[in-house]
Amino acid sequence: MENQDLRNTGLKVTVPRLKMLECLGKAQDRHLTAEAIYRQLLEAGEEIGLATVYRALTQFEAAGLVTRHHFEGGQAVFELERGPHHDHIVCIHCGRVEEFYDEAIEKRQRAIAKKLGFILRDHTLTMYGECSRPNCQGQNDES
Amino acid sequence: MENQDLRNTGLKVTVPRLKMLECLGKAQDRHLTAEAIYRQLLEAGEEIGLATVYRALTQFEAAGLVTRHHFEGGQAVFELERGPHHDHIVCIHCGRVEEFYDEAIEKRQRAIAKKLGFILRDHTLTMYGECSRPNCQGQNDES
DNA sequence: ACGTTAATGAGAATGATTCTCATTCTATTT
DNA sequence: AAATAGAATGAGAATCATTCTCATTAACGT
Ligand SMILES: [Mn+2]
Ligand SMILES: [Mn+2]
Ligand SMILES: [Zn+2]
Ligand SMILES: [Zn+2]
Repeated sequence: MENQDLRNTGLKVTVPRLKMLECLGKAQDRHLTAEAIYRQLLEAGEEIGLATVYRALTQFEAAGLVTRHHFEGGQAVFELERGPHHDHIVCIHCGRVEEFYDEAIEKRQRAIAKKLGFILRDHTLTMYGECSRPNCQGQNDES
Repeated sequence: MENQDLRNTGLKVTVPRLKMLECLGKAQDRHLTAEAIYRQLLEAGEEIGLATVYRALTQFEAAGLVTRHHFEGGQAVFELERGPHHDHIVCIHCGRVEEFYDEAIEKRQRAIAKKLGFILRDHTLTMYGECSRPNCQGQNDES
């Protein structure tokens, strides 16, 4: 379980960290902001500080347990690192996030980086659009 | 010139706005932070406030004169909107930015969005890597 | 040149994230 | 199991980019 994941990183196994991983693991929405995690733990009766959440997330990221994404709109979102790399499409109305992986795109990226003389280390591909939910399609933008 | 661009947006033609467009237009590096623009204008002896720079950039963006990018690292960068859409690759060592456009990638994105039931409105693709400059390749990361 | 109205700049305010530091835990050693 | 050393925690201050407020100034149709 999470217990082992933590131990392997060299980080100490503490209640706040375990609860955070648990929270990230069982969330319906796999992509959570630091505050969302913080609030959920508070509501679950845990005693935790927002500083701890941010600090731990950064450590998890460094350890490869978690990935940080900067979608539009201020807050970063974090997701538990399961399975392989993927990219995202985000609904500009409801915030829904879907994941995808496309080998053709990945391949083209490698080719382009090489052609430009770069050693590719990372990339970020995020699409934004209107998802298929009833209130999301064909909205007029003015909020 | 910039004069006309501004008039077309409905924005008034003012000294700060003209200077900003001029600055964005003649910069060797096409991708500038708000502060970079602010500093350059100050150094050129212009009297301008940082608030004005941010405000005008947001207006330029809304008018389609300028594009805002959120690369890694806090500050947004802005670039004058010439030519057609393109994506970016950024050197993680020296910050150099190269641009590219790949129809195959664009096409796959449209197909993926459709398959997932999204109406695609926008996207962001940024690669990060080590560029070909002497001090950028094969660096050890610890800063 | 005048008047209306938008634009400006200084500084305060905001929001996300990080830092500081005194206190509390973990894990390891007696 | 008690003792220890060092890491982790939480509250609140601090930071950083960006936006807001508001009194003053500038743009431009008349
Ligand atoms: Mn994901
Ligand atoms: Mn560009
Ligand atoms: Zn939606
Ligand atoms: Zn470089």
